[in-house]
Amino acid sequence: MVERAAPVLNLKLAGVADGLGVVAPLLRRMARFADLTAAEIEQVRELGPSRRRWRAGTTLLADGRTTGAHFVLSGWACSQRVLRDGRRQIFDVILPGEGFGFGPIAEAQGRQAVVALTSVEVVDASALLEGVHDTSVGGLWRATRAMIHEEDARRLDHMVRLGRLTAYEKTAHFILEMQRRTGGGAPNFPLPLTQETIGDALGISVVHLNRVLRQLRDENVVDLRSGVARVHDAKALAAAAILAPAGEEQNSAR
Amino acid sequence: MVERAAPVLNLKLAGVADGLGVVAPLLRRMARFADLTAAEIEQVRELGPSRRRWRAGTTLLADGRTTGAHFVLSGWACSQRVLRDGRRQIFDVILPGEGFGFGPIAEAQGRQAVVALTSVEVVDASALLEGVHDTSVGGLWRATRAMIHEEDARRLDHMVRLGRLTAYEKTAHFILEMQRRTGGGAPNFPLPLTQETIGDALGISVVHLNRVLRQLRDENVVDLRSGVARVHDAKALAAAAILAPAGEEQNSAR
DNA sequence: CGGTTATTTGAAATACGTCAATTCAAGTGG
DNA sequence: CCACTTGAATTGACGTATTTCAAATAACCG
Repeated sequence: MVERAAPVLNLKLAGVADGLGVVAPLLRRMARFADLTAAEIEQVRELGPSRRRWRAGTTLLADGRTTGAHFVLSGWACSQRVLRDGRRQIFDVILPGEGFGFGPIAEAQGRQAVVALTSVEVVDASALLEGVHDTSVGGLWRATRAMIHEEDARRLDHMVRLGRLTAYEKTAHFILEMQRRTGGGAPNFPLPLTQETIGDALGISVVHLNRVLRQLRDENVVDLRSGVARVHDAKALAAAAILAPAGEEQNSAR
Repeated sequence: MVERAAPVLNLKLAGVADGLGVVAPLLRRMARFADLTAAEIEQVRELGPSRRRWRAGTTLLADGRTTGAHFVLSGWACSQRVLRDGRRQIFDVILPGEGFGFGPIAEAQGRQAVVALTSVEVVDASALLEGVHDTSVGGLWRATRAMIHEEDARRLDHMVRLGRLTAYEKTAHFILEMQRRTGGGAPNFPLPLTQETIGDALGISVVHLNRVLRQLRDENVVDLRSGVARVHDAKALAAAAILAPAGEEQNSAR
């Protein structure tokens, strides 16, 4: 599996080397949901130096212990459960700038684990978010809330995907979702996930996923190779996905 | 489908006819999570008279509108999404005494609808829960929180079920979950759901579900008939379910 | 480079879905 | 109480999506 390089940072802001620019993915994502005051930005920046690095495969948040709110600064992780016989279900992928361990799911512990998929850098944000509970005026709070809601909407999509889409549709929808979440919706974007990982997220076998990917490639819709996705036919991809991924416009049912 | 009679109420408390005993399923469920003060019980009772009845098939909570917190006093409902081509995914079933429209999912609106599966009686509890936000001492608040968490844990189970269990395992797990949620874990319990409904919850076709049910019946594990489930071999059922349903012993939480 | 982990492919087995009838249960109006 | 209607449960036959097994490349990692 490819160890993705950290995303290129937009470092007009970073002057000092350590603990400043590293927080950029997080700030960028928060800014999509709410305007932060200068003071809040500073608060977030101060998290940077306390970040901690974990290697791929590490369990960041395990069974019983509630570790509190965290943000991923670089690298990819996922929340998952593994059955006794080895079957695995991935609940959600966690991208740079996204968080885990807060919100609703946090306390439903013992039923999910958070695992690093690549090498990751993580900061503990529980102290940061402690103060802003329900004051509800702060941009930090609004941004966090929005992120939780989006995660939640994604989970609903995920259930529909798991239960009612075909493998082909699942795959298309997943790629579309990742395109949105990796930033812009650019035709090319990083997707440093193993086919086995994607399969475990979508509830299909690696072998079959591989065949679906080959089909999508043959049809010149999208090409997944060495950690990068290249969308050649966005329209066909969206059509195959059936659902519009959470976090954008959308039409919905009943 | 059989229109289930309202569950037999334990009416040592109800003296007056209207709006008192009707709230019993709700109180009973809350009591499982937290002790309520007399005043709180009274508050809940006062909801009774304002209950509203809806016929099977009605949409209780639709698209964009956030209707606020509600509790089901009698009858069964479900949260779901319907795709344009008619495919349906049920996210969760809602039993008497359970609620909807609060918690995390509430605001992820436009992505799910709540629909009555049988005739249901519903009360709006947003006013009731308005006051107790984060005061965090009240039993009402603790009970509500616990119900939200259990719902959340269930959703994780549901994802595993949809993605990684076989139809046989899905069915066994679902019945086991319903046995727990309908109250005690008694071998016989009401399950007023159409096979089509169960199929749409589990992500399998009606026809196939029917065959699985017949197999379970032939194996003398569990018998679903006319709205009632009879568990004959609890051990075999649990074994087939693979997962232990949320909300009980387990290794678990915090 | 040599060992390990991911991706790919073929062939065969199955689980599950679709189609189409039939039976069964419950409710309605006469 | 009996046609009659309607929706749900069942069943058979058949097609297909997806899994499993096994083996060959290909890509990566130190």
